[in-house]
Amino acid sequence: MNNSTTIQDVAKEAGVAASTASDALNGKSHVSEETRLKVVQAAEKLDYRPHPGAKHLSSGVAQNLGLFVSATRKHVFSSTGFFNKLIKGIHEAVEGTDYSLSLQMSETESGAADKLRSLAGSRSLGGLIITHPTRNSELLDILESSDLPFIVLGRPERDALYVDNDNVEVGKVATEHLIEHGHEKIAFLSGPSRFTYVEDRLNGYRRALESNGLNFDEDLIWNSELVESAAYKTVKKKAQKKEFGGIFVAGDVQAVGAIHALKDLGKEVPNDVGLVSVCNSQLTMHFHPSITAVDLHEYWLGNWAADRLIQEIEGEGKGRPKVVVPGDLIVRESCGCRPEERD
Amino acid sequence: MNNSTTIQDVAKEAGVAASTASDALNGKSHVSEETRLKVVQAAEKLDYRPHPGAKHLSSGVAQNLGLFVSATRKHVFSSTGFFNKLIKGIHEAVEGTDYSLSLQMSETESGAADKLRSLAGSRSLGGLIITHPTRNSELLDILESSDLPFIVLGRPERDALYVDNDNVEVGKVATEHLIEHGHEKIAFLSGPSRFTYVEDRLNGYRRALESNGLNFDEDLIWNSELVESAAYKTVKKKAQKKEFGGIFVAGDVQAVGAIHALKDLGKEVPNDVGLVSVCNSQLTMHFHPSITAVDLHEYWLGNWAADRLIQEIEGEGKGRPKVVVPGDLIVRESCGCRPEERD
DNA sequence: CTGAAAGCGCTAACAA
DNA sequence: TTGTTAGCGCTTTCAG
Repeated sequence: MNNSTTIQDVAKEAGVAASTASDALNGKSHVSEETRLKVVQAAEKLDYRPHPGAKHLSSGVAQNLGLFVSATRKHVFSSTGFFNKLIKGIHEAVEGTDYSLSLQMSETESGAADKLRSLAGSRSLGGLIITHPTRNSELLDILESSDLPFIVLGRPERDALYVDNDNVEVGKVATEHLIEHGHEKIAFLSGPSRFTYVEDRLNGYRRALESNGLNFDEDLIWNSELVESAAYKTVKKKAQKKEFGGIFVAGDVQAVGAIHALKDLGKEVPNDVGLVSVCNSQLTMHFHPSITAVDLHEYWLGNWAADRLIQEIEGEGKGRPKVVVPGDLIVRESCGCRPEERD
Repeated sequence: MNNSTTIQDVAKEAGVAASTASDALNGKSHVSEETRLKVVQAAEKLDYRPHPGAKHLSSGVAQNLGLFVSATRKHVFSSTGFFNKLIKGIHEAVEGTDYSLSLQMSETESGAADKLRSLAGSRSLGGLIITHPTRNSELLDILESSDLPFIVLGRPERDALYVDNDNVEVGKVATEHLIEHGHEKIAFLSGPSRFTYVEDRLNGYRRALESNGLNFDEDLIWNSELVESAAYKTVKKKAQKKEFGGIFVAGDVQAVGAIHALKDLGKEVPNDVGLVSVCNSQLTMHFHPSITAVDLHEYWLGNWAADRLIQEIEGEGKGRPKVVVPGDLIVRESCGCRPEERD
């Protein structure tokens, strides 16, 4: 059980030198096909698995990817499902490679920078996936001035490797669905402008209105922090001043606050107001009414990010393409499409 | 930024040999206090951080803990919050140590054993926290026959290091609360018997009834898988055959199914039936009605488990105490205590 | 109590 | 294309 076959054993079995065995197993191009085959077979026969520590020490790269959760994104992870799906996606990309996935979090905003600095200097990570640190560029500054390969989850404002949804599309899809329901006055409850996706979704919202010949009304654009209570307060305040038939809410937790606020204002969702939100989470599924939302495909976000990061680490950087994950609409009750279902 | 001070540098700075510096930093007892101090100061001055790979290679133990999520516990993690709180607790225990935390999952039941075997032989883990693998002892067999230190989250049926709630207490607290509401006929919607906590909570339920002079009625003990749809079906079927005023539900996701089933049977929670569940999750918070539940203190489960595991790895095993995390009742609407609140 | 030397398993640089 | 040699940075003998 205690696998301790070394590359020496493999080399001996294959009748080659250790370094050759190493090169063969690591896909170096100068090894003959014949030799590679011998080595690979020997390795399989002996159930060889490279010692991660030794590999790390001699090659200088740790067989370990980090997922960094910055404090500013904390709410997302306390929310329902996003985190799990993301991790699942990352995990399945990592599975089968020699890498493992480790979690790195920081509770406080100021702690995030320190943590990142520490991580960059700790040599314990081969690469890092970082949940997008909003417009605060300090975190990315730190990463860029280190030699730790990284990929951003979410669109950063600078030139860096990242994976994100097409959030313009997200905004467009959500808004168009509301338009299809016949709503002409559609509010947008958005998040703090430090998130780049807020801007994108607003653009999508705007574009949907325009291409349907509807007016864009500044007074229907509301912002709140991404927690239920903030959304509740904002909607309670704004909604009584304006007429509207639909509302596009930027996040699932906010949607809950919005629905409660509307209810307290005497407006029922979906009968009086149609609502579409973002993130196909447990919360949107189980809330009453269940919430129609644009799926963020967190699994793929994570999966692609990890894949791309490993390419980067292994020097297969394909000209830094910005991969984009599209969003789909999950239709439930809150938009007014259909009654509650039960299994 | 690229921290590459080695222990040699530290030794030089402190005016001692590398091996002495190593011993000093690792708390070996034979180093004089004076020397240790010099070394520690030198290390701090130079911002020394041991190279994880080197440490791993030479000492044989990886600076990396694994959290293993077995397929049979998957539902728990797709549920709301348990996972996050657990990880947070583990993470904070690991923070400040030289260990990192990596996630290990398996999607399929059969895959779990393979994965674990592979993990045990991979030398990539210094220790493992495993979410309790129910009565299926195969997984623990694998671990025990390996030399990988591990701790179980949840009570296993064998003698092994573990951390768990006192689930008898959990059952007792929940049931007693229902009794305080004046209910005399209390159903228990439980989970599959392969989970040891099911048995424990049943015992707690029973004990609460007994100590209050209430009858135990076998027909009020129901079981379903830990998913919403299964709970729905079970309650729908069982609840129409029996009279009862309260129900204790073993899991938050089941509670949702139960409430829907009761509703479809014309019974409103909490007006017609008082309900108490387990796990202080987002779901219990946000569901309507919000669900009174026994807190499982997942944070502490994780935190203690990691702490204890590290002790084990470092050979400070304190006679294998079974640590137990107590549960508290979080009172919300479903039990009938109080009306909905809003911030 | 401290130091010198060897070696963990791997890969990198060089020779052949 | 392959093999030889020398470390990577740490801990671990084993002398002193």
